[in-house]
Amino acid sequence: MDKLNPFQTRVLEIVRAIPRGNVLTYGQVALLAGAPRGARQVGRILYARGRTVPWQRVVNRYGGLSTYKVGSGHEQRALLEKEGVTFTKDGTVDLQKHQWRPGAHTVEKLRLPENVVFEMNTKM
DNA sequence: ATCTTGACTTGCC
DNA sequence: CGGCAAGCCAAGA
Repeated sequence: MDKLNPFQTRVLEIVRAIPRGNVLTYGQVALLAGAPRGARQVGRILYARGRTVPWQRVVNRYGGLSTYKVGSGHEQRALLEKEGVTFTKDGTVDLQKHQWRPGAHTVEKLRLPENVVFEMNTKM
């Protein structure tokens, strides 16, 4: 088994906590994992170790699927639609509607930074 | 060690 | 949110 550093473990743990039908952006996962500029790293981690988590629930800042670049865009969209996520005509996810807002219980259980969660929940 | 890449973001048109 | 330049930072060559 290849060893995962704390950040990688944290990222996978957070992605695993995203409920069906919800999504998070790479930047938000990075923020929740404690790395404000780690969005890119999140993408790389999912590319390498994503098989073990619901990787389809992570999209880019605009609700778009960055995975088209590596050929799994179609698959990601199918998986998301299968769990109820709807796409707009421009092929993006409506973040307003599907972005995950972690509840208090999850915040405590995963020890998520409250300030970050607060921003996520107050962002209309 | 240096250079290039890229499942990203933000700032500026 | 379309297009582009500039940050960002770890992995691969």
